[in-house]
Amino acid sequence: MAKQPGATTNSAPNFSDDPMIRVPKAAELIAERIRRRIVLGELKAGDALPSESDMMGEFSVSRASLREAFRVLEAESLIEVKRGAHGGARIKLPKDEMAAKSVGLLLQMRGATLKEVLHARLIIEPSLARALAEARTDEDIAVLRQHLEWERTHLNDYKVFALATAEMHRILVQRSGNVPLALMVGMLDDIFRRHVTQFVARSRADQLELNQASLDGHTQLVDMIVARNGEAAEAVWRRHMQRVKDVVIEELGETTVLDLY
Amino acid sequence: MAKQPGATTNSAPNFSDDPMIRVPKAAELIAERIRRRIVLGELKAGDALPSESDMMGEFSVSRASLREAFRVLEAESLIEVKRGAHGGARIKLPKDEMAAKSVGLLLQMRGATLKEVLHARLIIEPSLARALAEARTDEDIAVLRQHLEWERTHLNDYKVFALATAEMHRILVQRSGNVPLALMVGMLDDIFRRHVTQFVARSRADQLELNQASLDGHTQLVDMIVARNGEAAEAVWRRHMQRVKDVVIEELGETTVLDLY
DNA sequence: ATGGGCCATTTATTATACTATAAATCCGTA
DNA sequence: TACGGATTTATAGTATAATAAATGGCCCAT
Repeated sequence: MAKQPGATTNSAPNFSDDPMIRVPKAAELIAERIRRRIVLGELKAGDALPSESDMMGEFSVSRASLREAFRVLEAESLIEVKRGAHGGARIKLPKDEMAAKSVGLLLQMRGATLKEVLHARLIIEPSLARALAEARTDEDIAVLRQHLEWERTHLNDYKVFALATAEMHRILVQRSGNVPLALMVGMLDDIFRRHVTQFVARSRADQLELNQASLDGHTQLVDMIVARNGEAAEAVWRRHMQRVKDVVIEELGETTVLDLY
Repeated sequence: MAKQPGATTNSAPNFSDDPMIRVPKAAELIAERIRRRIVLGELKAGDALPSESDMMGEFSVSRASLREAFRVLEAESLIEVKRGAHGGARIKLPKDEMAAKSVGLLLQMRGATLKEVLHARLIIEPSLARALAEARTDEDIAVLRQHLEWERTHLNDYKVFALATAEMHRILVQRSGNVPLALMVGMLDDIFRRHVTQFVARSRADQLELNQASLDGHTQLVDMIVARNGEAAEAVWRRHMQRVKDVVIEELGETTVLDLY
């Protein structure tokens, strides 16, 4: 039987991979048990974990092992630990930025480009615009209109308007109702933002013009959503995002994703 | 000035967030420095880090702090630590599964449903089919054809065919050339697979029929890619994935994503 | 050659001590 | 009584040392 085609993910050399049995370390086991209690809802955000000495007894491990477990959960953004009286470990609800960090790391190591990140959003978001247009509620409309108003009143303030633009995308993605996709776009946005803010945040000479174009695009989208015209909403939004992408690429080139560190 | 609309990501209570200054812990600083050296390429996959005692000297920290840093990097899947002679920490190139784990955790906590995960792929993949069709090389064709052949010869072996099906999606996504999107789909696939394998992996009565339908879909896609017909490739693939989604949903219902743990 | 046993290396885990931090409390003064 | 500052105290942060366990290499006897 021939080897199945395309079996290698990439051309990386085959370092002794995972097949071997792994002896779980104490810290991992502890982290796993605590994590389980969190995702199962036994521990809710804001809850305090027992003190280190208590947990040492509960898990029958040394303080060192317990603290190693804490570092792991902290890295996963599942807990945060403060010191001082009434300090200790508290459950925290992890935010998108966390996942975005892992993904960004992976993308950077794979040499993904900024262009690709923008293109990914360009692929995803128009579909969400369509979905929202086809399933919108009156509340969606209200929120979108209110947001447009906000953008209109800050057309000149390029910093506020930049925020508003990002917020528009967020509203769209969030209200389209698909949690995984919303997370994906959120991560891509986070990566994009972390990348560009490392570079100049200056305003362009034609900033007002650009802002006006953005506002137009947003307005057209809302119109199509109001009209429940999914097809048109998708088209409008794709055109809009293509323009945005072109501007950004023109500005920053097609360098590799480099933001973290 | 009115509060900007839709500012809250979700209705979570506002626990004392990040605004406070954070005293970085020794372990975090160490992890950061090592991570930096990895992403900057100073340390390549397979390289061995110095022994713990050496690094204690290099960073001027205690063994405990150093080991906490190791646990963090281990959790990020950037290193792996073996003990014994010639053991120690070695750089490892992180795999998709890592990011998938964080994302899956987040999705589970947000109550995302299996249906949504499938729908996300349904949104993304057809666009990739189109992109590949429009930019395919002869090598792409060769790989795809070879894969189809493989599927054809294993139509009856439902376990192998299931693998082949997943592989088909992977080839498509990988060859479409967008690293971030490939990663996204890869993660969704990983989450999907981890979820379903917790349930029955039994074969259905009409398995052969289903397999044949899948193979037909795949064949049609490859035909359209060969013809460089992006429009049709996208349509074919959307229809195919919609069918797959329907079958899975019918089988498993619309329960929440629950896979980890 | 092959297998067994010893040894050096290196992480895993534990134990203990000391330090740093921050909340809570107490107390004196206005 | 109200305020502000010193003190107490619970808690995590770091350091050090000692022991356990795993791993790989080496030598030797068969």
